[in-house]
Amino acid sequence: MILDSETKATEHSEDHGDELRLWLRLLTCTNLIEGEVRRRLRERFDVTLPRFDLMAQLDKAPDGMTLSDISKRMMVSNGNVTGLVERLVESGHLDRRTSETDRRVQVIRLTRAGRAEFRKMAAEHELWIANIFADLSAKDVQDLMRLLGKTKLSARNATQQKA
Amino acid sequence: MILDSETKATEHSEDHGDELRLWLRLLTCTNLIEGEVRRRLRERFDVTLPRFDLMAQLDKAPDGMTLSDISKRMMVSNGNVTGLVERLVESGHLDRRTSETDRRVQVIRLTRAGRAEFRKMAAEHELWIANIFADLSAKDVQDLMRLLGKTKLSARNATQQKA
DNA sequence: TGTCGTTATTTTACGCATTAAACAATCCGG
DNA sequence: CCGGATTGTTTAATGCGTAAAATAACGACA
Repeated sequence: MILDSETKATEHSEDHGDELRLWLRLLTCTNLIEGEVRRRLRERFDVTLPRFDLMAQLDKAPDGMTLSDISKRMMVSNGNVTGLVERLVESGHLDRRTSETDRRVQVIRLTRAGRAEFRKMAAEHELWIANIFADLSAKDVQDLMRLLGKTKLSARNATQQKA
Repeated sequence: MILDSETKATEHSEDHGDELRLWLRLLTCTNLIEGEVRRRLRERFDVTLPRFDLMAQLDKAPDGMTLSDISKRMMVSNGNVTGLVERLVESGHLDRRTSETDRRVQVIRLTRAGRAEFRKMAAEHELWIANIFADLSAKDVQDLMRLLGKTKLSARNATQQKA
């Protein structure tokens, strides 16, 4: 990214306010919805969002997952998952056992009760989300999906600095 | 919200997958960008996002703000702000004094050094954001603003249960 | 076989976030 | 002016998140 002084001068005077405002609005939207989802999960099921997310991952993996699998999928650190799983084992939602073929590995599964509880939560959760987006037309939803897809690509592009 | 059994049956069989996918994409986008901003703030300026946000509020208030003002603006709890301010006073970015007219009230201001530091960070931050959204056309940005505005209203509508 | 590098997990030290309770100062009505 | 409600802030207990160091088990190779 080398610019001569003239180009640089132009760049310096460019206005990026629109992008900044877009980012703030995106953040506001997400925080508004996420806050509401957290509140309802807590109120209705006495569960936190991270626990719900963890159970969602495990619900898709009938044979269980290792702690590493989980932390990759959830895009959080290993140490974080250790604690989350600990508390969910404690509450009877998860089952944890050492792999029979590799004693380093812990295999985590939903218990029967944990799975039933999750399915109940997930069903309501889907309705909450539909309700939150209720004022958007089908076309709005479609357009947003497309534009956010484009945004994701743009962000990834700007993020992953190629060597 | 009272439905007869026929309507209810219909509602039950409705598909809300599109809204759910939209929500997940919105979340992914925001987390991607927010993570990158956090990473760069830390890397370039050794500062966290909450501290940056707090300084941004104070930069707009030359006469300072009370702790309550700050927590309302940032939409976080009072106790949270107490700790944040504590650390930023410690690092010399903020100045904190008891109001002369009401001894309950703490007035928080940016120090001269804190303001200079913030302005430097904010200028770079704006460029990062512009860069992250670089692959979107002006029209894309405009459309996203509009659709997210609509989303915000819809969410608020679904959130604030009117008595 | 023993040791060296890798992989899986836990631990440690910290920061940010919440709610609820405690504390302190002000305000206001009798 | 005094006592109770209100307002502003802090504290306590807890959970989620990180990075970095420690621990443990595996695998491979001389």
